[in-house]
Amino acid sequence: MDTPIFQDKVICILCGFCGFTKVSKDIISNNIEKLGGTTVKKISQLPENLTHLIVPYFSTESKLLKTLKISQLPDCKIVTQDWAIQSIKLKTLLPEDTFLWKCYFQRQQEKMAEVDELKRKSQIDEEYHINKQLKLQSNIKIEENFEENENQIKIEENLEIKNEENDIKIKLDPDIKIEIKQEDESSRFISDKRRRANWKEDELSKFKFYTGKQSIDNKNDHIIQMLEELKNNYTILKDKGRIIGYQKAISAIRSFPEKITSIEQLKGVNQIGKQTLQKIKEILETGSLSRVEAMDEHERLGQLKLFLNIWGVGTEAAEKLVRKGYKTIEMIKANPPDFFNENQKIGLALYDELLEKIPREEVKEISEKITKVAESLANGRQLTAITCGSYRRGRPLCGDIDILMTFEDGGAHTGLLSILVEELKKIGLVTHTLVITDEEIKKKHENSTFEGIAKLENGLHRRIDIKIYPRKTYAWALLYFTGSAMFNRSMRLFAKTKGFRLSDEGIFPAIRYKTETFTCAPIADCYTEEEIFEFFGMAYKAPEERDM
DNA sequence: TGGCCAATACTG
DNA sequence: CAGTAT
DNA sequence: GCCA
Repeated sequence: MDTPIFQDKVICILCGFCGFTKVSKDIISNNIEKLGGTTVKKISQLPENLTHLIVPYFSTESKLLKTLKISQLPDCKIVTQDWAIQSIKLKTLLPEDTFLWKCYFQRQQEKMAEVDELKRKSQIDEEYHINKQLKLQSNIKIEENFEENENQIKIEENLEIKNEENDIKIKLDPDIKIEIKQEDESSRFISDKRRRANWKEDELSKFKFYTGKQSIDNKNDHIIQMLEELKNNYTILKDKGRIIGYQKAISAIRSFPEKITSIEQLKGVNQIGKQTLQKIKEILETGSLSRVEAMDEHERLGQLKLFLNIWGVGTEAAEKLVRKGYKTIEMIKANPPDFFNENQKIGLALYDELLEKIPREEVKEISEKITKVAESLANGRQLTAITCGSYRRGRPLCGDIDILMTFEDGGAHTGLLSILVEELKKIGLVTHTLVITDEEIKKKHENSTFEGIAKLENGLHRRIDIKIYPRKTYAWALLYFTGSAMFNRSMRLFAKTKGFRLSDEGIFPAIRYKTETFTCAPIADCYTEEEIFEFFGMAYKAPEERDM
């Protein structure tokens, strides 16, 4: 057994918000227990002898109180996850004072206030440089495990990276400091410059699959359709691996430039292995796939497929329906099961309409109407609204309408979404609400989401999402909601191989500890998609090029 | 043989 | 909390 | 199902 450095410590870890995940929490928990500590399982009942509360870096006090469902923070050390991570790493119980959440929080607040102030003063073209500056600063911060000193942000100075020795003061005991530095420099924390240089090298090899050059006159449509079918079947069977496998094979074939007449042509193509090759051979020779046919004979599968198309019905509910003996949508409509919730009832009622693809023109019309209403509610502030999803990627037909909004002034948007939805309902454009986030609780610096149904006077019911993000994370959200799913996956996977985690709110360094991963504070302030691509060291890809 | 994107929010 | 969705 |  390792040194029980956490002996007599009773520690509660809060997770699930502000970028600190349950996975990370579990890892830390396990390690603490391994090192002799006790962790609190139920946050609803904090024990009397609680010694430490571990909270995410960016927690606000109200968020903590809400999570704990208490009115006052407990009387114990409140620290960020770094305290535990570093202690575990160094097998030494580190002093709490350098990791106190309150200090971190205060520094953060001060910095934010300063940035806000600067932004207000600066012109738009200057803003770009400020962001650059902050980007460099945040990278240094990460390299030093957030041990930044109280130095002011020196915006007026040049863009040179700050001298680490002068500006960064490690507050830990000297021995420990050396250890941290050694470990970090040798493995995880390379400078942003070097990191980006590295990224550039294999940029193309990673992304050549998603160049978006799909043939317009789908020469190999029959093969693709067959494989799609197979993929759908595995979706129902919840075989995540095969779903991805087939999806990649489909992408590969879609971007294959020639008409496939012999499998010889496909030999050596990435993502098309032996088995897929065999299947394509069968399609070429017989025009069909015995695997698909065999699967189709299980009427169960067909029914599941049918039911899964009801909005709000997933694999579990679909299974249940089959077990109850439903065969068709009509049967369900005639006699709905008692376990259906409100959303599933809406999904059922609008089953056929929601399956219809939406012509581009209609997406545009609905988006414009909504944007106009939103602008009228913006009190003169500059509102940006972009319709994302397949529409932005240039598809002639779209599955749903995905509108992303932000205030250019960087201010809060609290309450706008619910008012907007109210208004849209009043004019009859929005007919149903499926989900809407509770903005009262979330306060500012967060994002709000509406999921619902919209309809033009003479049109069909359409699935629509409206999201409002703070300006700070807008570009990341834009990238994410523009997709495609495959493009996002490849980009995130790419980030992952570089020791990062990419999400709709930014890019975060992910520190590895043994085989597991911890997520740190975000780096890189990107205000446009171009900046994100630049950060990745990639050539900018237009939305149309991300379509697959 | 294991991993294949991640995080969050809502419903009931 | 499980299930579903984005 | 594919890949490392």
